[in-house]
Amino acid sequence: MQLSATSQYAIRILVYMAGQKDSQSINAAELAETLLIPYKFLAKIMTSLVKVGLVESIRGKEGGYKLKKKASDIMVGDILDAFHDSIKDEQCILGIGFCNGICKCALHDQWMEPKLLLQKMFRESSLEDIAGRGCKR
Amino acid sequence: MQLSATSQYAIRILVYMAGQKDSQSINAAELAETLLIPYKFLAKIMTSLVKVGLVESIRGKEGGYKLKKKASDIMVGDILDAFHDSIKDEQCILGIGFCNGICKCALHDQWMEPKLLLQKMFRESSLEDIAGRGCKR
DNA sequence: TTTATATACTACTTAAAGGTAGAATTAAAG
DNA sequence: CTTTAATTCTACCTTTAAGTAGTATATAAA
Repeated sequence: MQLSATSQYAIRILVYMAGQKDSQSINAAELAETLLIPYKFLAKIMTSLVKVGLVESIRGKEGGYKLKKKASDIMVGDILDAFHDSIKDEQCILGIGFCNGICKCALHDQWMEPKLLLQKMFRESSLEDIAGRGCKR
Repeated sequence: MQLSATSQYAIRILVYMAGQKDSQSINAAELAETLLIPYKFLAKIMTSLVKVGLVESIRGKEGGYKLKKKASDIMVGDILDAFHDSIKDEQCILGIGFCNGICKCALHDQWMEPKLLLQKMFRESSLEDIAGRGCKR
């Protein structure tokens, strides 16, 4: 009952990037060090983020990464989607009531409420919203 | 963002058992067949459920499994606990704001609401509540 | 044009979850 | 007391997520 490690890393990375001065690129080594994420693993995640269009990469000397959109335009939901870690709409929380694509289990109605709240939260929270606060861990 | 396969299987198993006539034991083979769960894997799960005290096993010929408590006294939360699949209270959904055991991230308040709803739902839903409905999958 | 420094790619390793096999154990019933 | 049908135990196999290593490729700057 949690997000995947990859998603969580990705969120932390992007939140950190959003907190940096605009127009300035950050390289993988710096990200890995400040966020305490294994360098090579981070590099892999960065490549995914580039492929999915959330991040732009500048190769070669003095290279690094930049957000491709404004921090206010990147939603947490976009990140989860990139790593196939969202809450699918058909999904039954208990895994018991998935009949013909429509959940009918006894907890269906109770599950709807938190599900919608979570989906809304993921969909409507931008990096900017999150980056505001301190607590980098 | 889902329960583990094991938890989901366990819930389906117990819900099915709760729907059976009381005082009558059901054996692993029957459970596996009707619930479409691999026999050996189911047997493993049953052993866990016995160890954790939710189910009683009757060994030898004519043996099988019985619920150890009334269906109305077994909560979904108990099952998730048994497989370490609950929503821990300290847990931050985004994995970014876990400072000194207390989440302070910008989504903290928004996460609280669905989290509490889920915890409440797991804590207060008994097998009986769930077993009522049809839809065995 | 060379060099240093970056990302990108391919492949491998490790750890954990999910799943399988077979033999040991138990107990009812003949 | 033997047979038989069931659970339980131990160990293994498979798949996927997580993490690592090495090399190729790109590019700014000297």
